[in-house]
Amino acid sequence: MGSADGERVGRTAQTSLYVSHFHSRSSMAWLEEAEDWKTPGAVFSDLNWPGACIPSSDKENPWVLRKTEQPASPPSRTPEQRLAAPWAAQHPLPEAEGPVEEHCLEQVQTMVVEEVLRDVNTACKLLSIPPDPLDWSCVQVQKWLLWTEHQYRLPQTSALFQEMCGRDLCFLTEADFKQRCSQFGGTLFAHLDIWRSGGMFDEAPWLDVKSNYPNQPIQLWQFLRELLLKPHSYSRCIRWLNKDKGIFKIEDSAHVARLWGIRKNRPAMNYDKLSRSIRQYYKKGIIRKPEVSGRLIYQFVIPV
DNA sequence: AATAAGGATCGAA
DNA sequence: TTCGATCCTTATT
Repeated sequence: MGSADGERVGRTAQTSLYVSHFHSRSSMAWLEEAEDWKTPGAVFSDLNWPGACIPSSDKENPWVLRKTEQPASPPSRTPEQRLAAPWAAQHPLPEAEGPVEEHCLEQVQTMVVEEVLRDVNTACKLLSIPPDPLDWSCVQVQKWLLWTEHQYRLPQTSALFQEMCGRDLCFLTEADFKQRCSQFGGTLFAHLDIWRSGGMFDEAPWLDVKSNYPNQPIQLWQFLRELLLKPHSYSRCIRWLNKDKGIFKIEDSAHVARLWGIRKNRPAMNYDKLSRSIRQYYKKGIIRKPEVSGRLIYQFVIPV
């Protein structure tokens, strides 16, 4: 398919970040050191953070337990599909010094990915932000920035991303990040990249993130997937009939077409034209009509 | 009238 | 060249 340079760059940046993260085990250390972390806003009190909302729990916190370090948690807790991340399988570590066995490398990457994803999860709970950066509000973007700055000892850059919601942030390229905050922009971009890819582990196999990058214009099938993955917002106009098989139904063709037109800045878009584009996918093997078909019902083709 | 399928043409990247 | 966007004809429901 498309050979996106930005994609490869992003993946590489991810990998190197995973490794650096792996080497600095206690990424939550700065929080653990904060004694009054359970007091809402205490940890971030020095940040003048208006939206600081740290969930206080009477029970033990998962990341506090991590302090005892996971007893060699076997990868059995994660299904094999989680390890089938294409970027993890395809890209060797350029930073890896010395000859390392490939299967060993895979194991390391697996552990690193699991570790990072756990941290992302706990960060979500702690910051009260959704896992998908596309869903972030302006305030949540600021939360994430402050969090990342603290966690990785980056200089304060949040002011450079004022007034930006998650979608805005995701549409920035790596160059944009570097332009805004020089040498740390790339790091920040890579961290965002990790969050952006986090969602894939819960998705069906045909929901490939590899084309989920903002650099190139979004494609129709990606857009449809986006809507489908946000049922809270769009289930009234498009929804799954069978998520496992990738079968979905457009409930409000005019509305979906309007959304597509807005996204592509094509005010004259309608379902007639949108559906023509969908039909183009038949030949490409991206979308098809399911066996038990019907009006406004389509199916994502599961890639081999 | 709304949808489905697909040909033809054109433009942007 | 690819990925639609636009327009159009024919057929189905």
